[in-house]
Parts: sequence; C-alpha cells; structure tokens
Amino acid sequence: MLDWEDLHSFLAVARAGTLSGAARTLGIRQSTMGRRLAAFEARAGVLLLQKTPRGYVLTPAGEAALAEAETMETAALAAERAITGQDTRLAGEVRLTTIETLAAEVLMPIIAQFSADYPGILVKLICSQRTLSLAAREADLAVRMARPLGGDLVIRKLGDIGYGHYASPAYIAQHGLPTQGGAGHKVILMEDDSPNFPEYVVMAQYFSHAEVGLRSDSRYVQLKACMAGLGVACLAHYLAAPQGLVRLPGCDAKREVWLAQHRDTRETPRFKALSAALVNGMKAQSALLTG
Amino acid sequence: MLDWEDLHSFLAVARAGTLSGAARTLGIRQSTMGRRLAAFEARAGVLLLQKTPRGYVLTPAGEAALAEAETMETAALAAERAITGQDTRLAGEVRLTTIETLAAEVLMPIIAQFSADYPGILVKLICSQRTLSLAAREADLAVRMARPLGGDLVIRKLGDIGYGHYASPAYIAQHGLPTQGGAGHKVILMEDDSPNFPEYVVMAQYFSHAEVGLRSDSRYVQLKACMAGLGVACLAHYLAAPQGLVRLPGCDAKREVWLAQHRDTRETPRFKALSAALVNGMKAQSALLTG
DNA sequence: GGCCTCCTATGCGTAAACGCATAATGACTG
DNA sequence: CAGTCATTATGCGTTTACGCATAGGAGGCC
Repeated sequence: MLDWEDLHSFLAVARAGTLSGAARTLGIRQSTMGRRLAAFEARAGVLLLQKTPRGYVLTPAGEAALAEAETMETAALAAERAITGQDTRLAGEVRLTTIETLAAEVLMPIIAQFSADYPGILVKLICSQRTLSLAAREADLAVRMARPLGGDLVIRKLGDIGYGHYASPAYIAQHGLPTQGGAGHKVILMEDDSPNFPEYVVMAQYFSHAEVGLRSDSRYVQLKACMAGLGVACLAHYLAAPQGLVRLPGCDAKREVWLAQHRDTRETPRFKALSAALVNGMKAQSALLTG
Repeated sequence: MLDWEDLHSFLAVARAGTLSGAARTLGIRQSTMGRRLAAFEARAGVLLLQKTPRGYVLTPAGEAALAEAETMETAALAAERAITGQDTRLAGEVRLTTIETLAAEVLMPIIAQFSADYPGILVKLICSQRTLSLAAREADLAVRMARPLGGDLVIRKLGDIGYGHYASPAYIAQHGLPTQGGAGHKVILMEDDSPNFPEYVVMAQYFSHAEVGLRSDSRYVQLKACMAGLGVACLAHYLAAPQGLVRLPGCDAKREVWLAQHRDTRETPRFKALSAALVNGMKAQSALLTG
C-alpha cells in the first residue's frame, strides 16, 4: 500500500507545478518535497511528473494517478469538516476571513468583546485579497461583501454597507464641489479598472471626465490619500465619516454583507457563538454602516 | 490540512478494532500506531475512537470521518492500480496467489521456466487459504479454482482439474475396493464439512456410511495420510497419480481453473507475460490435470 | 486459580526524515 | 548583458518518529 501522504505530496506538486510551490501549500520545505516525490516515484516504479524548464508536468501515468488523488483530497477535506463539525467544545480556534478595512474598523470591536466572553476561543482574523475557500477549510467563517454563491454553504445577511464619494475639506476648498462628469477633478481608484464593484461602477459614471489622482488596491492608502487631498475617493461610510472627510453627491451605492460557513460545521458550538456575536454586533452598528 | 497518512492509520484502527491488528495491516508496530492515533486525535481535537474492553469503537465523530476515509481508500487503491497499470517495464514484482498444491505441483515448473525467460521479473507466489483481493492489490494475479465473480476483473480459463477417490495399495489389500455407501471404509476429510467443494459433495454421497479416518485442511497432509493407509482421500489427479495411489470408482468431479487480474492492470507488460506463460503452461499439462 | 494469549503503555537507542543554509541553474527585466 | 528573482540540488546538524523490548493488564480455558 502506498503512503497516503506521498499521494498528497504528489497532488500538491501536480497542482503547483513546482516543488517550492507545493511545499508552501503543505507547510513543508522544498527540499523535503523533492525527497518525498523522489521516494514516491521510486516506490511506484514509474515517472509521474516530468521535469521541464517550466516546472513539473504530468506524464500519462501521472494523469491517471492525479484523478484518484483529487478524489482523495475531496474526501480528506470532507473528513476534516466532519471532524470539526463534531467538535463540541466551546474552545479552540476559529478562522474568520474578510477584507481588511471591515475587519479592522467594524469587526474588531465585536471580536474584542467576543474574545472577552469566550476566553477559550482563539479568533484568527485572516484578511485576504483572494476569496478563501470554506470547502477547502482555508477558513471557518467568511464575511463577504456579496451574497455568497454555491454549494454547501450556510449564509446569513449581516447588513448593508453604504458608500459615498469623499474628499478632504482642503481639497474641496481648492477644487470646489464636483458635478456630473467630474471635470477638473481627480479621483482615487483601484489599480485595475477591472473589478466591477458596484461603488466603482457608480463612480466611473459620475466622474467620467475626471483625471486619476492615484491608484491603489489598499483602501487605507486610498483613505489616507483622500485625507491628504489627492482627490475624490469612493469609500465606505464607516471608513470615511470618522475621519472628517466631506461627503460629496453622486453616490448612494450599497453592498450587502453576508456571513458564510460550510454546512458541515454549522453545528459546531464555537462557530455558532462567533456567528451570533457577528450578527448582533453588525446589527448594533447598522446606522454607522449604512451612513 | 490533516496528514493523509494519519487518516489511513485511523481507518486501519477503525477496521481492525485494535492497535496491534491495525499496525499489522499497515506493516508498522503497535507502538507507532498508538502514537499516530494519539497525535491524530490531538490535532483533530475530538475523540474519534473510544477505547473499550473489546477494543476501539467509533465515536459519532469517528463514524462521520470513517465514511470519508473509506472513500479515500478506494481512491488510493485505484491510484495504485493506475500507476501499476502504467508501468511498462518488463521487470519488477508480480504477486501470484493460488492454493498450495496447485502452486507447488503444477505452477512451479511453469514459473521456473518463466523466471529463466524473464530474469528481471520476480514472481511472488502467495499461497493463502483466504481468497486475496485483487482490487485491494493484495495480489496482481490469481489462479482460482472456480470462475471468479464480480466487478473489475479480467478472467481467462486455464483448464480443468479432475478429482478422484484414491487409496494406497496396502489399504486396498486390507479393506478391498469400496462400493456405493463405503461401508467398512475410512475417509479422509477437511476439518469442517462446511466447504462444499464439488469433489467433497460427490465423496460425501458415495461414502455416506464410511467412518472418518482423519481430518485436515492441508491437502498434503491428506495425501500423506492416504499414502500411509489411513483411508480413502479425495484428491486431484495431479497430486495423487504420481504417488502410485490407486484410483477408486465413484468420483469424476471436475473443477475449473481460472486466471484473474484487475482490469486496471491488464495492459501491464510483466503481468501479461506471466499470464501468457500460465495459459500456455497449463494447456501443456492438461492431460495430467484432467486425469 | 493458574496459565496462556492478546492487548496497550512506555522507556530507550537508533535511523530516517526534516529544516536550514548554500550553491547552482535558469528565466525574466530593464 | 547584468541583475534580480524564482527555482532545484545537496551537505550538515538536529529533531522527530520509529522499532524494539519490556512491563502491566484483560479475557479465555483447562
């Protein structure tokens, strides 16, 4: 019988294409990954992954094995969820993922109170650009800025986030209030125009003739830039309002905030506890959030 | 992500019910198995297997995990077969399973020639009372005394084995030739009457009034007992005839001999080679085998 | 009750596997 | 073409996990 963990390593390399990348996903070193793969192929007697200038590529034998390894992975993840779902302790770790500003400005006070109420539960707050997978157990709970779609998720709406066009008092004093078209104004945008977040769609329409003052994917950079007078930014009310920025006309965009978790872990007490705290905490702040 | 090999260990313990038994199936020590299970449960945070006086029993959490672990096992075995099926070398190991006497008397000369023809291939001849599973890769090829049933097997008929009632010349001189009913005679049987092999069904009918001289599950013990004059044995012609035993009336039972292998490995060259050698070798001996 | 067998737990020494550091290689960029 | 960044390969020291041996139960059987 083959070593199952070797199959796991093989899958990781087949996916990543490099030993280093595969090692990262499994939390081991590249040297270890290389040795495991070598040992696995030696025992299998067949070359499963061909080394090319571009990395490792599956051989026909590898293709055959890959499909089965993926089936194993699906089952392994299901097992992990099943085990977690049966963990009845009000203790342990809960991994919550969301975007940075929401985490820092809105969720932090909720989590602070929660941690005091449940000293046995350690909250890990993961801020990721990428949407982490609940099915793959990259996180236990996710606060998302849109209604989550798909499979085996349990979702609850947490509220609405209102957005507005903001600028600093100094900027307004210099440029005046913008009007439709935004001629003569500067806007602060994301690095790419591609992400069609509703608030940016609105902004692009209103400021169709404005210049670009700064581009950054970081909302905090956008906020500070706006405060520094670099231009008009499209910001969530919860982020802009406390900073004394001036709200401008032309935007009443809203986005829904949803809480998601995997169906398999919906009964897990420590997840339920945090989930409830988030629902209540968000409800209490709804005035700030909608603006 | 959990260690897949830990899931493997968990599955083995859940199946075997004991650490020792599980360790045997995985080819490791009991102490290692105990430590792995402890580490796995510590990481999982839940008790998966409850220790009882009768061994380890699944907790509800364990039940949930077991189903997924079994899915993993199925995939792991399929992967192993897929890999083996892609092994194009005419070298390596071939594990052939069958019953002891057939292996020793009939297959041995065939395999001896085969090993000379293919020095790179090592044949492992596994004689097991139990029918080993080809799907679980307990063996690569199986020579079976009945038409194999089920799933993903590729089968070929190798021939027929004839059986007869045999006794030693000395025994005949003392007891005379038996007649229908077998009154006044002694028979040599298997330890249990349960296995309803066709040749024993015939014998039980013919010798309905005979006494039992000896019981043994070993065909060689039966043969030697018969030669020693302990009674009439039901033996394959290939086993009894070369020993100068006297064939008695009342039995012309036959059993079919089949070669089986798993569909996934049917193209593997070294298996094909041995398979062909067995087919030819058995054909050449068909006169001896049918009697 | 004593004996036997099979189990689990644990201490100890070793060998295998790992992480780290470094060197070598190759691809992309300005 | 140099410089940077990523990769893989390899040597070394250490930790970890393992096998072995043994002790301590827990049935089963005469």
